Amino acid sequence: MHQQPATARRVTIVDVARQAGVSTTAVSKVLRDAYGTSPHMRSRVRAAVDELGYRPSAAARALRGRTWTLGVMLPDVRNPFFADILDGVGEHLDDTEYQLFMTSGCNDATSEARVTEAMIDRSMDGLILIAPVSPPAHLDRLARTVPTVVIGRHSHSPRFDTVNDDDFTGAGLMVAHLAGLGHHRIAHIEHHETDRIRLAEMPNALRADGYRHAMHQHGLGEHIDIASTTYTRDGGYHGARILLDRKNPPTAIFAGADVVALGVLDALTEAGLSVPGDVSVAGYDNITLAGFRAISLTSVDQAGHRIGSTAARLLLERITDHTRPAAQVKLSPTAVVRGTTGPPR
Amino acid sequence: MHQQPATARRVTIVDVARQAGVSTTAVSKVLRDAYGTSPHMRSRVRAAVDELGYRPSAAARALRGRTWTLGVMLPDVRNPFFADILDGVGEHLDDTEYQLFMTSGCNDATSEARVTEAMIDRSMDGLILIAPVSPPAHLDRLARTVPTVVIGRHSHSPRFDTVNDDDFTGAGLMVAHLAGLGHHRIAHIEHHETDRIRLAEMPNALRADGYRHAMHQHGLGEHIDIASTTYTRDGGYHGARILLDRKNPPTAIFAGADVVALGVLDALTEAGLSVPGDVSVAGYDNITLAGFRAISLTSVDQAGHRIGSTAARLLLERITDHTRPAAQVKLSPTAVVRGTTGPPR
DNA sequence: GTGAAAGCGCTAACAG
DNA sequence: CTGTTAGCGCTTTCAC
Repeated sequence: MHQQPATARRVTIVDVARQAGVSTTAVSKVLRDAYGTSPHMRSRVRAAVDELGYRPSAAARALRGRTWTLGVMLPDVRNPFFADILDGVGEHLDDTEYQLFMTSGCNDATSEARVTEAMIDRSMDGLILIAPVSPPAHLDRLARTVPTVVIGRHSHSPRFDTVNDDDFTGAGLMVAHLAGLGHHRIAHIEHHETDRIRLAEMPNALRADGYRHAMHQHGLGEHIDIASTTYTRDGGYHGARILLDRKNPPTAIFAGADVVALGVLDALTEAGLSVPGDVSVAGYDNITLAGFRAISLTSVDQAGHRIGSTAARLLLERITDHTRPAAQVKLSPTAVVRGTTGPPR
Repeated sequence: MHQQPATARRVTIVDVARQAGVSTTAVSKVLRDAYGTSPHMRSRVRAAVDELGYRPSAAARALRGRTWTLGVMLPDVRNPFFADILDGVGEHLDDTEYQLFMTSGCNDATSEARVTEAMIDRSMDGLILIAPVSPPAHLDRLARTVPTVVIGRHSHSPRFDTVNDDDFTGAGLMVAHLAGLGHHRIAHIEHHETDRIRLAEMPNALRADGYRHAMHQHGLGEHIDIASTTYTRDGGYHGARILLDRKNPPTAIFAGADVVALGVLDALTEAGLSVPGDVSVAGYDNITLAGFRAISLTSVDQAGHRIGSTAARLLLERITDHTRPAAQVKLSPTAVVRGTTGPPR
């Protein structure tokens, strides 16, 4: 903190000790519910703390023990799915002393490294990484330094826990829904991925795999049609343009993410096509927006809230016990059918 | 950070000093570009830092100087307008050593206090508060402790800077647009506010005032019609229901925020009314979503990006010079006309 | 059950 | 220009 012109100096543990007539050691112990404090001492210290409005300095604590600070790395505040995850994390942490801080805007390995370093520099007690793109080796090194939980990445490191939704199954659910409506030409828009390792770990790749697999299962293998763009609104727009330009355009477009589906809707609106009359559209993530009546997007729900609370639970466990073997939690998605999908013409 | 089983102990300033063959003071000085370092020493230290991969501990620094950490308090990650602000803040900070951390989910004075305390406990060098609801006295006390910039609140404290968009004028712009299209029965949905002080400081109140004022100016005083709900999607939905149930329902609804307008669109869709054929709809904030073709919402643009970068600039200035008089920056909004507004039937 | 004392990694006086 | 020294506020042995 910045020193003010000799205004109120911050209350320290020494002040509390003096006020309570005990040692600083005693205060420290009471504050941390440590062993070796008498009820009498506890009450005296508590009273002094309240009276003086004492708050422990996290910075000073950091030099010896923990900071009671957790960091969440968010790729993008704009993706509403991440907000659901945050809700879940926050809810689990509400009853604890931990305080959560997040960063956003990490979209490449370099800025991810910068941010995680910054979190370590600040002695955070644990990290939750949402959909990181860094190479597995980097994540591993990181997790060796600080307890870490990774969300949205199908890794199997012994050093950190992972929480994921089963993207392969989720994509299958949506293909089943569309096929059940009678669609054959069901196209998919995927997030273009070149990195070999990430191809196996990133949800986008698994969704595309799930799509392919399900298409085959429904006897629609010949109709597999994938536009490879990005998981953004623009990516959806361009993906739709590509698909609509086919000789035989699809009757249903399954976008790998809701934001992509929104871009698809933009393109269809522009092309004067009706939804779901001319083309059915489905997304993935079930962002809050998908439920808006004006949009009413059929989507796959990932239970972001549960993902978040699970991650928080695992992180606290790992902070308490470093040696616990790493867990890989996989949650089950569900299809949410709304107004943008219907039978083909 | 949590100590690992005797794995790599973190590199400290002592290690660097030994490696470079100089004192820790020297290292510290070089790192902070302080006065009194020879080129030769600088290069030796820099080399040692790189070789050892040394990173200063923010926790240790905090006990003496600054932490190079700034905090942003965000009421709600889901409001996309805040993302624009964050972009602006982040951009201004990119060239600096400062690292930004944010919290979200502060929707009442109690949780705001909890979060700001947490930031102070962690020795953050400066705070940016976005649309705080705490009483002015609390903000004042806070700003006495740590350099603070408040966004989205028309206060005039000598202790902290404020950055705002001119909400009064913005509301007037939208009324002018709708009146210019030929609308008379232009209704407004406001965020219900009871607190007397906040009535004068909060943007929502100023927007409602601006609406009233502009209606009078356009000779539409008799048509002033306000539904008082909340700045949420639900608030918009219910506000629209209220307005549509009037004997003489409005031909245009000006919502105090884009999220509210989205709820209005929901209600209109449900009621089978066309937009803008039956009813024109306008929002406020120009969130990214408003630009989506599938929505195409007419709105007031607040230049969130500029708000953010201005706030960051002011905060850094204030950290450097505590005595600089507080600034109140007011930016000018613009109307963005899209597809949800048109002439009345 | 309780407290004295050492020290976490860094910065700021102050000598040299 | 450079290094020695004394803390910052807390936790943690380790005596008592």
